[in-house]
Amino acid sequence: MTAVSLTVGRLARRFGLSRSTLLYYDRIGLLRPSSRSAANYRRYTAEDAARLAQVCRFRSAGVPLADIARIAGGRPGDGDEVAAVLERRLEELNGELERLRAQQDVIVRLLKRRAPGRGRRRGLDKAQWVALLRAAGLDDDGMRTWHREFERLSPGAHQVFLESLRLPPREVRRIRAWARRPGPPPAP
Amino acid sequence: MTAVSLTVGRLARRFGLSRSTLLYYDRIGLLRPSSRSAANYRRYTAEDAARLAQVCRFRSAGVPLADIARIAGGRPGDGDEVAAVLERRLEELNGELERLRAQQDVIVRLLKRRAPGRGRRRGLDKAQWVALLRAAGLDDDGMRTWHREFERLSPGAHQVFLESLRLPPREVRRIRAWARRPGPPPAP
DNA sequence: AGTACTATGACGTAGCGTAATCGTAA
DNA sequence: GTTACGATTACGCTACGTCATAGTAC
Repeated sequence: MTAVSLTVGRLARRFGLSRSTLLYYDRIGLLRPSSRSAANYRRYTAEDAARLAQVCRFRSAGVPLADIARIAGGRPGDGDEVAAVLERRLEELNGELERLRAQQDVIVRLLKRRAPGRGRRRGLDKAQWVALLRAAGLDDDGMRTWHREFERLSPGAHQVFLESLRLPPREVRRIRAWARRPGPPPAP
Repeated sequence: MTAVSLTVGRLARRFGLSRSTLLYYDRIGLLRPSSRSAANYRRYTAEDAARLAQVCRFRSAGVPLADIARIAGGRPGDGDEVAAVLERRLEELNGELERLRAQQDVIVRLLKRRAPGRGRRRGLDKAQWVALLRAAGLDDDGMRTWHREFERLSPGAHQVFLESLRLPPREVRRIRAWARRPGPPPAP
């Protein structure tokens, strides 16, 4: 076991990060080098690199550095906290995705208002969809199940999808309300 | 025409904003009150309020304040710049959405590694969908046309739709790339 | 006279990037 | 001796939120 030790620049390049990122991680205590050289250079060991790998994994999931600091490299007993943090981030992501999709909707509407009647687009409309699904044997219950799933999974996308069928806003609202209404999903 | 004029707090409440937001907009020059009272209070006129309404519309689309400052309330001749900003934001949104979905993938994989084989969900899967559509007479060209339209019209909804079929992320990406690839849509 | 407003200013947020000015290694 | 690294410090970014302190309206 030779004492492999890396300087900041090397470690940064190895992980595709910038030097200042590692300096920052050092400052906030997320990743401190195990030791310093005689000239006060940071020396990162293989263990440091392993920890950094973990950090990068979580960071690529968008977990805030403060949370990563708590869950990375801790004792192996705290798997629950890791899962909790990940699930929390997952919920947050759903919220962010919905907000961004709402922004998409706003932009599309604004652009439509400025360039009216410009698009002559193909695409299936509601009648075609329904015809397709009915011909394929999907009944009312099946369609309601699909709308419920879509609405539960991602209300914003459901909205966009319905609009893509060129339904009037009232109809869109009606369908979404219908999909949200409680009631037992049809038994198979 | 009575000289209607609002103070910061009133204007803020009227638009569902916070007072400090308006103070900030004043500081950066985005929305300056037309005048001040004798006691140096900000006095917002109806025109100011109209400008704020525009600002809010663009902000709800996620347009950065610096861009809003350039395009809001300008002479009506610069409709092109408005459209350009909105389209740029639209592209940015697609990028952000993709990043967030990638983060979702990472989290799902991390969680799966920790708690394997736990979920069992209902809903139509890809095979069922394809069977449905084929039985209804939709051929390969028709399906590609549909994916292309869906992708062009609303990438977010397309993504969510594909995910609702429980496709693995790679497959989702493959299909979306395929839908984005140029090429003549099949002639009818 | 009390309280609900208003003013300005400074500082904080997340996650680094970008100098500026040094010392060190090969 | 050059230049490619290293060190530290400080300031910048977005779009505000949060005090702190002081004046004003009702």
